[in-house]
Amino acid sequence: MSDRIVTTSVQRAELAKRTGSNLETVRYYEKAGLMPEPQRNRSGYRIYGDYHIRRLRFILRARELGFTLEEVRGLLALVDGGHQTCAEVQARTERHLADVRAKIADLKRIERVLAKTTSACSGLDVPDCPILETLNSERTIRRRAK
Amino acid sequence: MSDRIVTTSVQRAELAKRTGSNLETVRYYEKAGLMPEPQRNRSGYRIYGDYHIRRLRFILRARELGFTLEEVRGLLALVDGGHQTCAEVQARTERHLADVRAKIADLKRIERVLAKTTSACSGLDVPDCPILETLNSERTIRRRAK
DNA sequence: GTAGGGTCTGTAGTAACTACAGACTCAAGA
DNA sequence: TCTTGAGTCTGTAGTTACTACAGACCCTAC
Repeated sequence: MSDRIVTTSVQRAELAKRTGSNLETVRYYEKAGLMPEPQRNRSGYRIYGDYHIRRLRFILRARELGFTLEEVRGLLALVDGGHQTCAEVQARTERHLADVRAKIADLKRIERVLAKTTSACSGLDVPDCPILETLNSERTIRRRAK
Repeated sequence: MSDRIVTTSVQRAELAKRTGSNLETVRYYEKAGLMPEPQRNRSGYRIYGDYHIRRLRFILRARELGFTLEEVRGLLALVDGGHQTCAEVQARTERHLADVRAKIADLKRIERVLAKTTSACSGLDVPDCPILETLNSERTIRRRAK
């Protein structure tokens, strides 16, 4: 009785629902090559099993962590190769972490300028405004080069 | 002699160069309705004066501060109306500042997860990897709802 | 006159989705 | 059985904010 195997068979919308994603995104990832094409039923409907559920979860988690699709593709290639190493995954993740930190630094810069100018703002019904002065001035902020 | 008025007349690429922007972006902003269409010379070349230089600078500064084009459009409408108030500008800027802070919070969340998992990573040539475990797990991170 | 570089307009591509439309499928209800 | 409404399919297009390319025209130095 315990050797009964319960396999999952869900359609696209159900897959999206189970993974907290969007059904169109599922198709998009398939088109992008991140999700392998699943089996189909007689009507041509996609039928997903456990493998696809796991795979999609991986992709979604990585996206949530801010990895680009290309970066996700790289991680998947490591995993798919079957001989990923902790070292390689770590290298990629640290690169990504550095990007995240750079973005934070950028946003903090912006936050500082905004906070400073709004606090200098009288908030009155007057036409003079430090914020507009900032926007009208020569370059005052620095952003990380793209 | 001091009543000599020097007016600026530059073409698109020069305008972009003077403002540190991209000549295609200039056209894009015109198409988007943020930059009024300038005068043209006999050949049909756009000729920009001081007004346009100032206007483009405003837009670029606002973009650097992370305002969306729609938000910039709103700020410009205030300025163009000629009776902007410090109160209204401040309200919009504070809304935007709140967005920036939310983004920072999001990224910090991501940073925390990434830093934690990479530090747990042995960095060795082994197949076990906490980062992949994180990506393979059920939802572990929370993001601000879009 | 020629050549090379600049400007024009229009269109398309990028990244990462998201939505829509017409055609087909499915299942419940009359 | 037929109808209806919802679901799935494929293909295409739209969003945001750019960026690039192509063919046609303009400009200037040689």
